Amino acid sequence: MTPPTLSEPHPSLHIYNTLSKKKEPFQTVKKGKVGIYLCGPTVYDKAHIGHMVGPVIFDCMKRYLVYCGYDVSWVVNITDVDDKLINKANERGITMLDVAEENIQDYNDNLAALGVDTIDHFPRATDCMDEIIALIESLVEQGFAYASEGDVYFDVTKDANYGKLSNRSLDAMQGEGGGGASKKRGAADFALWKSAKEGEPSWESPWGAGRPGWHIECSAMSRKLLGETFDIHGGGLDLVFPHHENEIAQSECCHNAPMVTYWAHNGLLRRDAAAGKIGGKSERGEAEGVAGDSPEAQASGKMSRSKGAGGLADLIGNQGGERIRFFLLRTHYRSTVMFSEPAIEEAAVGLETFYRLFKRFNRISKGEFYALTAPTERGGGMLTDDSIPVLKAAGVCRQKFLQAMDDDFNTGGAIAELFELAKIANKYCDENDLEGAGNADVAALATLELVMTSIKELSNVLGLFLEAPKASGGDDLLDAVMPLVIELRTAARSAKDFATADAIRDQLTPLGVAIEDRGGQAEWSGGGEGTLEGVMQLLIELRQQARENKDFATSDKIRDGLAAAGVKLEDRAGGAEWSRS
RNA sequence: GGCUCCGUGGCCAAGUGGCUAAGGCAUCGGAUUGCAAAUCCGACAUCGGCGGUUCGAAUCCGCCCGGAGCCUCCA
Repeated sequence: MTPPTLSEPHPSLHIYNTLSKKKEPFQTVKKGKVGIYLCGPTVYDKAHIGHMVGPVIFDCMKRYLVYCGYDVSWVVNITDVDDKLINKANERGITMLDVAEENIQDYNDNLAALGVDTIDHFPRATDCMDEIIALIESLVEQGFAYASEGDVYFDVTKDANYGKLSNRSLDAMQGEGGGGASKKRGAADFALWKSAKEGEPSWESPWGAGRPGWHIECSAMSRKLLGETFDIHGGGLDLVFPHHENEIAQSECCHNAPMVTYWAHNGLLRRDAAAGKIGGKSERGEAEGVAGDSPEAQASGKMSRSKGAGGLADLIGNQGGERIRFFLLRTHYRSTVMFSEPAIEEAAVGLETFYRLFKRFNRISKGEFYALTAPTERGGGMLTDDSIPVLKAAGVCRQKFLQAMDDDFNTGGAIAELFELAKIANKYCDENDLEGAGNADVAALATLELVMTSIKELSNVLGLFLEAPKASGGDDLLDAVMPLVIELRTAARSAKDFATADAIRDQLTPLGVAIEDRGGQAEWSGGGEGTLEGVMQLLIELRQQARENKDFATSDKIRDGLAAAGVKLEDRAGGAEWSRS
């Protein structure tokens, strides 16, 4: 086998390679270019959160590599022909293509919600049949594969390196088993082409009508889009064997060249084991046979459809894509992540620190954090002015952030530096009284902006804080009404009517709305289902109270303010009713 | 049985041979606030156990205990 000559290593970036089990300096096949292939979904059903680990971390990898100056091409394949798709189509009485379309749509929606938008190519197996058949033909011609009763199998004994990725010896293989066993020369041989059964979708080939085996599509599509040897091949840790082992075998035997320089595998998600434990293999077999979908069987274990993992769309609806992304990036991508919704919520508390800082910056600068123009290149964001202590400190954080990312994309360590930067920025605001008298200090404002720009630069590399989250989860009427509530409270405070001011705040708390007093004004955050109704009742109550006190100025202010927000009030015998006007 | 991996404070989680073991959540003090919230300051771990290598180990080696993944479809 003749490996290509690789580029000079990157001065600092290292990537862990499953093949060598070591972190290696990063070198590319073509100077300045990176080809990445990630094994994507088999689209027989809706995605669950486990399907997003790979896309999110590889999205970060691509962003970071681009930031480091590489021209990156990222491919995620779609497996749209497979037993599971065929079964699903038969169950539902629709075509395999329909099943695929539906789930591809779902997959794309999920990616978009999580901010994964850097994928360059989405090849589908059914669109690459010519390439797949050509690759199989070549393997047959070269003697690595053989046809047998309409099937084609790869002969693993012809590949001296078979097992090198997963570190297995041939005699340790149990083989795929199943119906094809009798057609194979050896138990460990795997199918490249399967002859069509009655009623199955099929394609014409030199071996008759049939469809490709699972592994061959990745070899064919990666060659088509990235070449015979490319840089990074990713996927879940569970794909190492047999999928990637077989891909290497096919591609390297066919091309007599390495398939990939770096094999990068992400860890798997596990359901939180709070309700009990499910043990090793023997127990697992029983659990599936006897316990089935019992609560205990669902309580822990790896994420999979059979354990009831689904509902990613719902999860995104509940939590929001950025919180999920942040949750996933807190842990190193090769680790196992214990997943539960409370765990996401806990992580999200930290996210609020940043959102509050951004609002603070907006108040101070009269600008908008999300509109800051941050450097998009690693060399462009240096904070070189060591004479200003904040900038020096921020520069150190930035350096540590890059060090973490250089060390096999250590996003968890990188996020720690983001928190440090937030602390530095807040402290600078405090010490210079930037929300008070210091607001006139033009130089201080400029310095703050530099620190914030650094935060934007680095967080964007992680795909975080790309755009502003909605204040109230998207309830426009709540957004329109809340300023009136704030105004009433501010008026009460300046009149030293703390009873009213506190009553307003205390009643908002159970509605999920938090009030933070800042200088002359106040900020509010939170809100969700039921919040609007509660806020409206609060306003009606306040107005009633004002009328009882003959404080008609306030009661009129409430009615007029609501009218301006698009709400009509009607006084009835038992109280007031509100409606959208 | 074979092959991998993991075990760091109450919880989550970086760090894998050498300054005082990152960061987040929670908790407890303090500053600040009309009171809060937020923010800032401070407190809070010797790294599953035992043994070994080393001037020096959470970090390397051995054994033990506990947990996970793959070997069958799986991101």
